[in-house]
Amino acid sequence: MKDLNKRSKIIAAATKVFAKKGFFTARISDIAKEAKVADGTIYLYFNNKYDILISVFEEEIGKIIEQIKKILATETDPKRMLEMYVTRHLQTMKKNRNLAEVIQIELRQTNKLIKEYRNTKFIEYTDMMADIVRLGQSQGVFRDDIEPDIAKRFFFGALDEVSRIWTTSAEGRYSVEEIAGQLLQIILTGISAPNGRLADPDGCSAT
Amino acid sequence: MKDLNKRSKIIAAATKVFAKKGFFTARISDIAKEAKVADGTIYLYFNNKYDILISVFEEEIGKIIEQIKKILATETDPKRMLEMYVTRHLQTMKKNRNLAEVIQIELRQTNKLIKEYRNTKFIEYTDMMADIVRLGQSQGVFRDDIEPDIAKRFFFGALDEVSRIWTTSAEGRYSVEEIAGQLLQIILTGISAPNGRLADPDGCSAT
DNA sequence: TGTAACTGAATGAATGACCATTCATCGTAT
DNA sequence: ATACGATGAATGGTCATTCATTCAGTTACA
Repeated sequence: MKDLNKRSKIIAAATKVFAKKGFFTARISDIAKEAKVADGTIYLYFNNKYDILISVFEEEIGKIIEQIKKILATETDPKRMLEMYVTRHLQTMKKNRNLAEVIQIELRQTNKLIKEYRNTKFIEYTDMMADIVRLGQSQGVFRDDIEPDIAKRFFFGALDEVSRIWTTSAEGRYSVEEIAGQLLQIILTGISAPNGRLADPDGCSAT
Repeated sequence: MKDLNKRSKIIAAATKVFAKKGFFTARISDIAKEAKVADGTIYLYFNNKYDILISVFEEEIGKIIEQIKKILATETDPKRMLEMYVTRHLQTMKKNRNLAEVIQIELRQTNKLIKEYRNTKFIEYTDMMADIVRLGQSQGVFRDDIEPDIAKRFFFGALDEVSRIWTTSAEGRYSVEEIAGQLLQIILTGISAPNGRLADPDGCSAT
């Protein structure tokens, strides 16, 4: 019985190994050992090493996206949506450090490695942020003079680099709430419309 | 005559090749060909492949740091300093795309590759931003409730990801001024002290 | 000045290590 | 007995690195 469970086990192992050693220095035999499986078994579930990496993206990041989408669907206030996005992202990265490492480091290389592969899942993820900004602008809550496509990069970059606090050992002391608070402080103050007619009543939704 | 110039030629070639193919898929023979030099010649100037990568960081990034340091030294107003840092960073990244690629992608892997190597030059670079924030806080220009060590990551991450606009083809249309303007808009509004000249527009003093 | 010996940079073919991938074989469930 | 997942040793290809050799310039001496 070709075990679907075994596939997940290999993906989990690969995530761990890629996180620790990086895609190129990771050996198939490392992944096999971590998954408690023979080297050859991996090729019953994946075509090659790249295929494993792509599967990590597709399946693991896919899960995160679905979760955030579900959460955002319960909310209509753009400021709140931003809060949720930021908080959830940080929570996930802190909790799942291995995945965080793989996203942060290997994701950026992927385009270079595998020309045919456009990481649509990932683009979808960052585009959600641009959409939130647009929504806020249409409601007059966010400044009009901000380009959503620049803002999404700005925010994602900030989130991504900040969450490296937890992967690069030293300053692990900060809590998700603390960091989310700081980011939202800056972001929300920075992009709120000067006299937003529909602005958050107390004008201060951070934290 | 052992040509110092040849060393630079190899570094320049390596920067280009690493940017295009990434450290691991780049072959020494690629670099040699790009530098118009024999494979073996490279080993007269560098110990090994890693050594080339580190040299790219040390020497090329080193130059950038020196330049920004020099520029910042002419200024005492923290807001202006932030403006200068941001603008200069973006200018450099747009101008020198290959180096930008190497920094953005390979830099993050370096720790994993070469355990002994701590990229002090780079830490120095991001710490400059933390120092600017601290300076601003001591002058009462920036909010006190912002952690400089979180802010530096926030800003660097944002800058880094935003400048990928120029390396990942698609949206190369944006100008440095345009993007710097957007970032500074958000950053300065976001971190200014409630009653500074660029005070929080809706008078919100959170926390 | 001509030439013979010397120096060390440059070359690139050859070496050897490493590792992704394959496949003949094994074990187990039905 | 048959089918099929699992195994892991063997294979083959890909480079990083080495090093015997070439080559250009410099010195020494007549």
